[in-house]
Amino acid sequence: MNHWLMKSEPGVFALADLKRCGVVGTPWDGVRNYQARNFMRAMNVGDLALFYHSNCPEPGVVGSLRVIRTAYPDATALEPAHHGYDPGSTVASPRWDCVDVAWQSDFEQLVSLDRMRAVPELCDLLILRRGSRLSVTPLSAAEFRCISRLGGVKR
DNA sequence: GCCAACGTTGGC
DNA sequence: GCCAACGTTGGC
Repeated sequence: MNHWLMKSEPGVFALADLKRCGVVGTPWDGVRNYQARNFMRAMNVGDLALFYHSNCPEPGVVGSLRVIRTAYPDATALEPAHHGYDPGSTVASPRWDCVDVAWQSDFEQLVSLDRMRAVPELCDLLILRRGSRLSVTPLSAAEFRCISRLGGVKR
């Protein structure tokens, strides 16, 4: 099983919104970055990811989610009316993918950027790299456990 | 709202 | 294939 960190602006789509989707989950669509797309293509059903709130008053990890369907074409790239429309993507040759995800857990407390930066075990975390803007990044099992523990997850 | 960092685009 | 211009991200 692989571990991931996935970013979302809470004003657009928060962890609470994902929770409301229940067990059927929702597509994690709108990703328009090749590297992030390739990471999604590497995901398996059952993979766990940390849910990171970005571009908000308190950026940080707020909980976790689970991959429930592997990568398939992102329909929002094909709809001209949609914000994520990409004329370069077609039904015959789709450029962008999404995976389906479902809520897994709420942390007891948010794990802020500052908190993560202060933990030596997390020094290699991609999200902490200067200028890192990837919305989907891989994570080691140890890093996943470490952040979960900081968030108050028992084990 | 500022701005540094980064990815993409397109002229040459 | 180079690289300047531009758009976006995201912490602050």
